[in-house]
Amino acid sequence: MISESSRRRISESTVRRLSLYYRILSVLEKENQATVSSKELARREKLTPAQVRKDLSFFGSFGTRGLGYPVCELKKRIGEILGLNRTWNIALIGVGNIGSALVGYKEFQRQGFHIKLIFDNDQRKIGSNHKGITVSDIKNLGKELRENNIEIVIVAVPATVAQYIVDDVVKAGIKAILNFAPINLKVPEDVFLRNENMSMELEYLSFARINLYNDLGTRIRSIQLFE
Amino acid sequence: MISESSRRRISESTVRRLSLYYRILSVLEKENQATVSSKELARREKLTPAQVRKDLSFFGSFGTRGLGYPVCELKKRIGEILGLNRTWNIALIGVGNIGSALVGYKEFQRQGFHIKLIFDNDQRKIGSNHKGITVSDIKNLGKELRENNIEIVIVAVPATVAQYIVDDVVKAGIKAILNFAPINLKVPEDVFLRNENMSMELEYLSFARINLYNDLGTRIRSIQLFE
DNA sequence: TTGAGAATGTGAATTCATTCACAAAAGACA
DNA sequence: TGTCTTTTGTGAATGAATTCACATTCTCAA
Ligand SMILES: NC(=O)c1ccc[n+]([C@@H]2O[C@H](COP(=O)([O-])OP(=O)(O)OC[C@H]3O[C@@H](n4cnc5c(N)ncnc54)[C@H](O)[C@@H]3O)[C@@H](O)[C@H]2O)c1
Ligand SMILES: NC(=O)c1ccc[n+]([C@@H]2O[C@H](COP(=O)([O-])OP(=O)(O)OC[C@H]3O[C@@H](n4cnc5c(N)ncnc54)[C@H](O)[C@@H]3O)[C@@H](O)[C@H]2O)c1
Repeated sequence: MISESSRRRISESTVRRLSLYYRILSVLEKENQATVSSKELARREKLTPAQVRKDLSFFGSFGTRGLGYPVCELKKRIGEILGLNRTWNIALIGVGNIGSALVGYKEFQRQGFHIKLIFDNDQRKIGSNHKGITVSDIKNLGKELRENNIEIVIVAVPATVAQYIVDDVVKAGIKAILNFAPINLKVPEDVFLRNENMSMELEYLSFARINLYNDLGTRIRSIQLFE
Repeated sequence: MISESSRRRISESTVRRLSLYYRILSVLEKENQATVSSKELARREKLTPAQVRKDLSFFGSFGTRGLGYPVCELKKRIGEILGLNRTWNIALIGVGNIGSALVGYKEFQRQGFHIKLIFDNDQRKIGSNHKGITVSDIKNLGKELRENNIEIVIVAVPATVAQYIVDDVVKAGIKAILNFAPINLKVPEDVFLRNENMSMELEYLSFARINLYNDLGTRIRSIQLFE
């Protein structure tokens, strides 16, 4: 049992790096490499070895001094931490441009993220088949989410209706939502919401491109501006 | 001319928040709100007012004490900083599931991100038309990127070939790349690379879902684990 | 015109994340 | 078995980001 006093906060960046480590360990496992050092992991993700060791140390001691980390075991352990050694039932809401792309993405399936339900409000789409899944009417959202033990919902509807949809999703008891609509959704404290915002990434590139080169086309070391 | 001594580093998080402010200011502009306080901006994005003021203060003093920030002017100013008051010529490589979704996305166009070229290596796709753009043969990549003044490239090809594609993109002189392949691409120091990794977001939700609830289904305040 | 209230802009304080640096542990090999 | 090398695990040190706190400046209403 986890007691209040024995807790340690894990930062978002640490969790994101765990995903990176997991991906590399999968590659190394395929290459039949038995062990890997923090130095090697760091090199592959452009991090410092200390960072790698610190990240892993939050969860225990998995390595052997003088040798490194056992690839398979560490992968398994990180998989457990991230919840990847099980399957998650996922529902997709909105099967338009982006929604259709996600349904066809095999990598999710391989990682244990199973899209089990698809919802839309377009009569032409309801009842049609996408990769073996029949599109449900959004009207039955709550009922079907509960009946199918859905734990994660992906929202891919227009921004204008995203908040209403999310309100219903929350009402159905869902605690984890991945949102593609470029809007700041309001959810209760106990619901995890992640936003996938592609425009923001393009804006970052745009900013970098403008601000990080001087007049000679030479790169400035870091993002810096006038005093 | 920017001198070494008069520089100040802008953090990645600050730039990302500028995108958020920009989006809200666009909404407020439509609602004809003349001014907005840091408190109001903070409330809308779940930040602190101090954070908002500090972010903006890196770029100058745009506000009026006792009143707040002028909505239109601040939006314009942030637009300038992010490079949104101009157009960017973009090329998309790989018009599969995700690539097709991006081509049809009007929001990019509206923000000044114009997809001008599409590349693929599939003979059935080359020459076909997507939203008015004829798909080019990947063989002509370098030549066409240069001839069309492309500044940003979006990579939406399978992970297995992404590195080769990116190598060619870099050779063509492109300095900004948005990558959808779930792989750690190597690019020279002077090239900006952003990764859009949806699996990682799902993994984060998975982690949160597992680690942030105790046995009673009650949320733990923050991500915390055993000592 | 004035005074109360509002909100900015910014150093200082604090909190959080990363890196350093080294003792301790294990392997390799004579 | 002993010594040399490698590499972990982790407190301490550093560095970065956020928040605090308040002097300053402006608005607005009377
Ligand atoms: N297409 C992209 O490349 C892209 C990129 C970034 C973000 N987005 C965002 O993702 C979301 C979806 O984009 P898209 O391009 O797929 O749009 P789309 O219009 O192609 O698809 C939206 C889908 O949602 C359905 N829908 C609409 N209202 C609904 C409701 N009330 N209940 C259930 N379903 C409903 C529509 O029938 C449609 O199938 C948007 O918010 C968009 O801003 C899209
Ligand atoms: N589909 C999704 O929802 C999704 C989600 C996250 C990440 N991704 C990633 O995005 C990338 C694209 O995914 P997708 O589902 O669209 O795949 P896809 O197979 O549907 O599309 C890939 C496209 O790239 C083209 N291509 C292949 N080799 C090429 C080459 N050498 N030069 C030019 N074009 C080439 C193919 O012809 C195809 O049109 C992949 O790396 C995938 O992992 C996809």
